[in-house]
Amino acid sequence: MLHIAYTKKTTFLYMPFTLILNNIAKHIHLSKEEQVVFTDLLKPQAIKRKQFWLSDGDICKHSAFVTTGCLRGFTVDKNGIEHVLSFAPPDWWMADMYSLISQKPGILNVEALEDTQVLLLSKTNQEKLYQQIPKFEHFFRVLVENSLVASQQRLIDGLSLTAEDRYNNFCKRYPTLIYTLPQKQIASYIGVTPEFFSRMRSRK
Amino acid sequence: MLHIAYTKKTTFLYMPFTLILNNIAKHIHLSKEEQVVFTDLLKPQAIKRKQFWLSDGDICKHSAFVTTGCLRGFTVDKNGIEHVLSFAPPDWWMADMYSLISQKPGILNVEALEDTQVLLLSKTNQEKLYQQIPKFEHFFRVLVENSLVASQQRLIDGLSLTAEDRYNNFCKRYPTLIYTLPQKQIASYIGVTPEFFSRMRSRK
DNA sequence: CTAAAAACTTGACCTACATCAACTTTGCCC
DNA sequence: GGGCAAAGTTGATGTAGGTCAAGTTTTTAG
Repeated sequence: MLHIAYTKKTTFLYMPFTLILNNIAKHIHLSKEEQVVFTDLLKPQAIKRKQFWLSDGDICKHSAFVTTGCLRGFTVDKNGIEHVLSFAPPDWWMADMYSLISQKPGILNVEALEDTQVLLLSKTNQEKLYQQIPKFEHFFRVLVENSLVASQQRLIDGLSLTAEDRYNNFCKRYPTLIYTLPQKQIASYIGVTPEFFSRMRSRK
Repeated sequence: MLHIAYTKKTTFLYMPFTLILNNIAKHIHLSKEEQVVFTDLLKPQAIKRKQFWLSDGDICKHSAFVTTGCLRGFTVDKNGIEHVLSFAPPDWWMADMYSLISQKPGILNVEALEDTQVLLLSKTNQEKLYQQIPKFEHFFRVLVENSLVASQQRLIDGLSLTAEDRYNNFCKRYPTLIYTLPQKQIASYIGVTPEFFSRMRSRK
């Protein structure tokens, strides 16, 4: 009995962790012991649809890895208009990087678009991980490098493409999200109003 | 004789390296031996005003750390219009991250705005560094994290601020660059035409 | 199953910024 | 130091995309 309970909680085959372990295995190799050390630092959390995981002004204490559902990160400007910075479907990470790094109040809101399950890695545990398994320093460097490339590409797209081209890019890059996301969220992500987005789609 | 030559090349006080060693010291501590290992992996290069360090389509093989002068990184869109992604005054790093990571042809052009001195760290040497002094993995992770935060903030600004507010932000963030940079480069960075930028400044 | 809320559409009008063109000023190089 | 290219200015006009408002459709939660 006891043994089964232990197994369930820590073996690397225990369902909630297979996604994140595969995600990591793309970049670094972990022994089974290291996998256990790692997964023991994670805390599962459920976030109901429309519930906020993080609000403007909060200090971000965790990174969240999405296993099911979908999160969106957005800011609100001085006119009350929302601007979507990122979506996090399963297999993606989400955090307010500015706040997580500086431990100062952030500007990001993170809301669940549907009932969502995440694995939380606290900043403290992340630092422990860097100490105990230095390979994770490499892993997160690569992760952040890829985010930077994507962010810069989006900057370039914003400066050099029309809304229509940006939409086409979005469709290519996130083919699955097009069907699950409300149009107004995609509109916000590519930087146009829902009205203009609607007109844009009806041309073609 | 021989001893003097050796000293000049490797001691950490040798002028060209003090800037980069201080830059690094902000995040990690290096012993004198480690400093020598590191600086021996760097290759100084001079880039004349208007000369290109990197062109659209090149594979980016190095990171460049600017010690004097200034670089600008930009892309060219299908209408031939240039869009400035970043400036690198002294104490800043420059690279085409996408190309550097993937070793595929990049999209960035990097040109010297004035006669510029850089220290080059090749991708190969950077990987050696990660092997030999794992602290560097930490250093570059932090560096990239900060770039990501800046890039995301610029994305948000582009979506939520007027050109005028973006200009004001630019002035606050890069007070020194305003006086050295041609207006059209700043215009391009904040995402407007030189004509509109000129009008914007004459109001006020 | 139903009522209410949220998402989407469509029309009329508006504005921040772009484009093109002609001119003036600046600054670099021989 | 003078000629010339690049940078900056200014005016007239064009347009991608925004705003506001009213209506229709879809989704959601009980």
